[in-house]
Amino acid sequence: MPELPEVETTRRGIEPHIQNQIIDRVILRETRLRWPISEQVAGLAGRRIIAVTRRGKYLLMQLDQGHLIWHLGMSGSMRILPQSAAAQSHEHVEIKLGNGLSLKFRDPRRFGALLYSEQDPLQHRLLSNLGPEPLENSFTSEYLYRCCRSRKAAIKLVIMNSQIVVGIGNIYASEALFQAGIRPARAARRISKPRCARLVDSIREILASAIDQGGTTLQDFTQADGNPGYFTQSLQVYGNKDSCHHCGTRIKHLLQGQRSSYYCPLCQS
DNA sequence: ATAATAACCTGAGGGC
DNA sequence: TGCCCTCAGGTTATTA
Repeated sequence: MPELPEVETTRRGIEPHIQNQIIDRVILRETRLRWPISEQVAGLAGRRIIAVTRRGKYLLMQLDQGHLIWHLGMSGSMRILPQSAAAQSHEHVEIKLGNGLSLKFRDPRRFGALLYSEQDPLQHRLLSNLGPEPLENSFTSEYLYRCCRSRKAAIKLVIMNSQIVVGIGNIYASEALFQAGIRPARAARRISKPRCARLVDSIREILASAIDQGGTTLQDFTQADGNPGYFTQSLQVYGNKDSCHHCGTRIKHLLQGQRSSYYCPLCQS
């Protein structure tokens, strides 16, 4: 579920409630996530949360000693609730804070992850090979063009590859390609420099706009306050089984790498 | 190195 | 109602 905008929305939602708070207690109700949660995590009572940052789709919590590395997987979400609130189903982790609130992690499909690291999390094996942040200046059209030139893979697969650029998942890949007028199955090496530039702009605009609207809610995702994300109503092609909002042509659907892609055969080439 | 595929899970929704 | 099938915001590991 969560792509960069949903993770960033989550980060912004939880940060004001957990920054500088002491961890009173960690409750692990289910440790079988993507990787088993280390028993070290249960022993973090007494630590202080210094900062909450994001790298790609990873949420990073800097403690006064050590770091927590979170991933929301396909169905993960976080909420801030009073400690009196009853646990929901699939609420695998609860972190009770000194201010009387709890950070709760819910993840029905358990593709998410919670890792503890004593070292700089950016050096962790899962994060050390990630590509640039799409909303930062290091993600340029020259860079993307260079990545594309050698690849015959479909452009949608290329922009969803986190080693090339982080944060773009199945929804926003379709949306950005629609806005850029590029078909998702087009071979990356067949895309001109100007069209790469347009794609970079589209990716930036779509992601920034989605963050502004609190992300996209289809099923599981909620903001940290429980509200849905409102970018859902801005989606142009993803999940569109009818006609193009721009020209009225019937939206086409195809499978790429076992994922659904949507595009307008007239607006996109 | 790049590309294609299977695998990890639960739940919702459609067809019969 | 219930069963069976397909599909769902991701990523890694394994094969060609």
